[in-house]
Amino acid sequence: MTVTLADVAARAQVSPATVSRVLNGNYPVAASTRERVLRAVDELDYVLNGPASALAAATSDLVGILVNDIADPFFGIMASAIQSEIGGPGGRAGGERLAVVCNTGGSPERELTYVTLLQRQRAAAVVLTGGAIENAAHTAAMSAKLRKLEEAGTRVVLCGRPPAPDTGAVALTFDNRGGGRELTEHLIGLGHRRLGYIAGPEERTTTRHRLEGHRAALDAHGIKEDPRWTVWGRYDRQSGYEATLELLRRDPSLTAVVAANDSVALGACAALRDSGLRIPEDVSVAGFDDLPFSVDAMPSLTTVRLPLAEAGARAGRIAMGREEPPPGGIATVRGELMVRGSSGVPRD
Amino acid sequence: MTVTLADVAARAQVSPATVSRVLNGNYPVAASTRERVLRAVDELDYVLNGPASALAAATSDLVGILVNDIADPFFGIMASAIQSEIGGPGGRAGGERLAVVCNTGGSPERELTYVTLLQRQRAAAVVLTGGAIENAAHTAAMSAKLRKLEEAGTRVVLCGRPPAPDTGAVALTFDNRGGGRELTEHLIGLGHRRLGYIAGPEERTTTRHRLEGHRAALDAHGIKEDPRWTVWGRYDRQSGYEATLELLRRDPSLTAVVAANDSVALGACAALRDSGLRIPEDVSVAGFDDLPFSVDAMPSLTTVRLPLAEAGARAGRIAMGREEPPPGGIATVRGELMVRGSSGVPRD
DNA sequence: CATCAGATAGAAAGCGCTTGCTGTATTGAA
DNA sequence: TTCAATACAGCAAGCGCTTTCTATCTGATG
Repeated sequence: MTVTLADVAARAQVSPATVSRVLNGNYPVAASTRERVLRAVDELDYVLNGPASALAAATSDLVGILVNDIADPFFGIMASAIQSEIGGPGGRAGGERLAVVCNTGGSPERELTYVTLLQRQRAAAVVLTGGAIENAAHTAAMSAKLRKLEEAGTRVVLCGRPPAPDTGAVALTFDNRGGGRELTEHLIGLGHRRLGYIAGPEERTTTRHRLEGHRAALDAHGIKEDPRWTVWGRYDRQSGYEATLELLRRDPSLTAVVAANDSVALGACAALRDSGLRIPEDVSVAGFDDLPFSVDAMPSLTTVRLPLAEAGARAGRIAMGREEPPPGGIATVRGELMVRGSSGVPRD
Repeated sequence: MTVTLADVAARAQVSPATVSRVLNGNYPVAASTRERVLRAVDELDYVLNGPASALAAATSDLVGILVNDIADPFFGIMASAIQSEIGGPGGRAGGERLAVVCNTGGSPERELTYVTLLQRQRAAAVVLTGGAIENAAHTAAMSAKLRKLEEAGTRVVLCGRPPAPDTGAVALTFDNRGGGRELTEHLIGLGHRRLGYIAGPEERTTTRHRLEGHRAALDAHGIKEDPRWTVWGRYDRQSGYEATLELLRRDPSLTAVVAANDSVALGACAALRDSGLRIPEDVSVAGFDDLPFSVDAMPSLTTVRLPLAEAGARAGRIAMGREEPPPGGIATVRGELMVRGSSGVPRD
C-alpha cells in the first residue's frame, strides 16, 4: 500500500489532523511537533493524495488552459506565460498549482468537453486562449458552462478572445480589427491598390476581426474590393501556400498579399517564390502575430506584433487572483505594426 | 450547492449505486432504468465530482506530459501528438482522459516537482519528452520518483529521451548521435574542413549526443577539431545569433556552422547575413529537428528531420496501453537528413 | 410445483483527507 | 493563589463517489 496521512501521524506520534495542519500550514503547530511530522513525512516518502485532499477541502490546485493548437507557437507562447504566473512549481509559496494545458484543436465539441472535464476536476481557474468559435449554439453552450464554473468558484479568464456576454469572465481581448486595419493601411500607403487576402478558418472571431480590419482600411481609402481577392484557409503554412497559388490564378495583377497570420504568410512567400515572383519587388506580403521566426524569414516579415507573453502573464495573474481585473472586466490589447522587408512599393 | 450523485439518484428514484453504474457503464443496468437516470442527469445538469470519483476508485483520468519548453514547437508538436492519442475528449470510448501538459522550463527542480504533483494526483500515465538533464543527483532522484510512480500503477513513457536505467519506463529515444553524425558527414562530403558548432545547454543528453555525433564525423574523416570551433548556448534563436558572432570572431575562416537545433540555426543565418556573409556561398548552415518553419527560411535549412509527431503518437498509445511497448522497453527513433539550400560547397 | 441460475437493484463500508469543535496544558494577570 | 486567556492537539464527522456483498424478482428446469 502507499503511505497515508495516518501512517505519517503514527510515525510522528500525533493525530492525522496535526499532520494535515503541518502540511497545509494553516493552523498553529508547535515547532517541535512540526519538526517531528516533517521528519516522518520525509522518512516515509509520503506524498499527499490529491483527490482525497481536493474532495475534503472542496478545492483543487488545478488550473486549466485551453488552446486551439498547442503545436502553434502563438498558443505555446501564451500558455507558457500563463503557466509561469500560475505558480506551478517554483511559483510563490502556498500556490503549488498544476497548470493543465488542453488542446482543443479548434473543435467546438472538444472545447466544451474539456471545460466539462475541468469543471469535473473542480479546477481553481480556467483560461481560454485565442479566438472563439462563432456559432450560436456553441456560444450559448459555452456561456452556460462558464457561468456554472463561476458559480462553483472557478475563476474564468479569456486571453486573446472577445468577451463572453452574460458571464463574469474577465477578457483580455486582442485588437485584431485595429491591427488588421493598420497593416493594410501601411500597404495602401505604399501604393498598393490590388491586395489579396488569405483569411483563416470561418466561424472564428479572430478570422473575422482581422478581415474586417483589412476591409475597413480598403473602404477608408476608397478601394473597392474584388470578391476574388479573398481566399479562405486554415491557420497554417500549407494553407497559405495553396491560397496564394489560388489568388495568383484568380488575379495575377495583385501586388500584395495579406495573410491571416505569420505561418500563412510564410506559406504565401514560398508560393510566390515558387511562382518566380520576388518579395517585395513583385508582390508584398504581410502577416500577423510576429512570431519569433517571422523576423528570420527572407525577407523578414512585415506583420503586427501581439504582446502574447505579456497578455498571457497578465491573464495568469488575474486567474490566480494576484492582479485586479481591468475595469468592467474587459481590456483591449493592441498590436504594433512591424514594418520589415516583405513589404515595399508596388511594381510599375 | 452543486448537484451530487445522490440528487440524481433521488430524482431518478434509484440508489446512488445505480447512478454510478449507469455513468460508468461497467455493470448491467436495465435499459429503462438507465434511461431514467440519464434523463435525471440531464435535467439536473449533473457533473461528476472528479476528486471524489478518483478517491473512491483509486484511479484518475489525468495523464501528465512534461515538456521543457512549451513555446518551442519541438515540444508543442510532440505534445499535440501525444495528446491526440491520449484520447482526451473525442478519443475512443471509455477513455475520457485529461492530458496535462507541464512546462518544466528545463529546470531540474520543476521537473521533479511536477512529477510529484502528478504522483499526488495519482496520474494514470506520465510522458516525459525531450532530453534529460545529466546530473547524478537529479537523475537518481528522478529514477526513484519514476519507480514510485510505476509502483503506484502509473505508466511512464519517455519520448525523445534516453532510457532511465533501473526503472520500468518505456523509452522512445531519438538517435541524436546518429543524426548529428550524418549531418556533419554531409558537410564534410561537400568539402568543408573548418566547421563551427553551436551546442545547446550543457548537462543535457540531447546536447551531448548531437555534439558527439558531430565529433564522431570529424574524427572519422581525420579532421582535428579546434576547441575554438565549439560554442555553447541555449536552444533558441538569439543564442544562435550570438554564438555565431562569437564563432566568426574566433575563426573567420570557418566555412560551415552546425547548430544544435533549427531555431539556433536560424539565429546563425541572421548573424551571418548581418555580417555580410552569404549562405551557403560563404558559409553553410545546418540545423536539427526540421521544424515546420525551417523549410521557409531563406535559404531553406539543411537539417535532420525527427519524426516528432509519429514518436509522440506512439508514446501516447503506449502510455494508454493501446500499443505494445517495444521489445526491451526501448526503441531508437532515427532521424532523416534533409539536404536543402543552406548547405553547399565551401568557398575557394 | 419446488428449485435454481441469471439479471438487477440497494445497503453500506470505505477511499484519505480537512476542519469545526472540544479538551488540556501553559501563561499572564490580578 | 486563582482565573481567564492562549496555544496546541485530538476527535470525529463528513466530502461524494465506488464497489462488495446481499436481496429480490424473473423465468427456466426437472
